[in-house]
Amino acid sequence: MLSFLIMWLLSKKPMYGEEMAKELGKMKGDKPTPGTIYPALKQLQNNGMIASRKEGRKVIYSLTEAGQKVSNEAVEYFCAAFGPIFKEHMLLDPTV
Amino acid sequence: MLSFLIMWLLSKKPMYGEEMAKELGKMKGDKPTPGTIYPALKQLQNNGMIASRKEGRKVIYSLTEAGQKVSNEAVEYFCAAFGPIFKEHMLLDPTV
DNA sequence: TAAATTCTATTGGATACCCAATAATATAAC
DNA sequence: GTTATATTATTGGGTATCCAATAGAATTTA
Repeated sequence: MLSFLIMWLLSKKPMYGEEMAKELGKMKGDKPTPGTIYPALKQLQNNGMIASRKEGRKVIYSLTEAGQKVSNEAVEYFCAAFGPIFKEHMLLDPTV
Repeated sequence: MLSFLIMWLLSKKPMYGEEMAKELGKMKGDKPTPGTIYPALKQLQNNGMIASRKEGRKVIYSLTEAGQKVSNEAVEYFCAAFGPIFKEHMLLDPTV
């Protein structure tokens, strides 16, 4: 799940670790700690889903081409599986 | 996650275990096994989220009032957290 | 330049999650 | 009534997930 969210964030724009953590904090209401985010980034990089470049003290991560593909597929699956929940909620409360 | 989905299903109508498993299989593309579904149902019942009544060889589960409340809150949270993913996807592909 | 801040990173372990294997029970079919 | 089928259920364990604690490195601030 965390990896999925990271890849989704990176599909919008390259980001550094802290930036992603803050963004996830805003989304989920709970900011992941370094012990959560960095192992996830490492694993994604080992799997060839993301790449990184240093810029000052920041490490900027971005999706690889393979990562972009996998991310798109994951979003597809996610929306197919859980779309009904979201749609129903929108019908009941269109302000969302 | 599984508990969340079970409660969401039950918020629509009471169901028996196999029925939920099949429904989840349709949603997620992977039908949970008895070793998955029944411990989850047991825990939800222990927590007072669902109740059960026997009907022939089936055991029909339904949300308690507390469960209904928790389920609504969980849907609220879920949509707040992941809504952006759905929305974006719907914009890109309105056929979903 | 020394101190404070920000960002990155690792490790170990606790917990949650889910399945394979197995079995019991109730209904249906023959 | 015996066999087949559908449903419920338990157990143990493997794996994934995530965090607390800790620390290193780069930048900024005083």
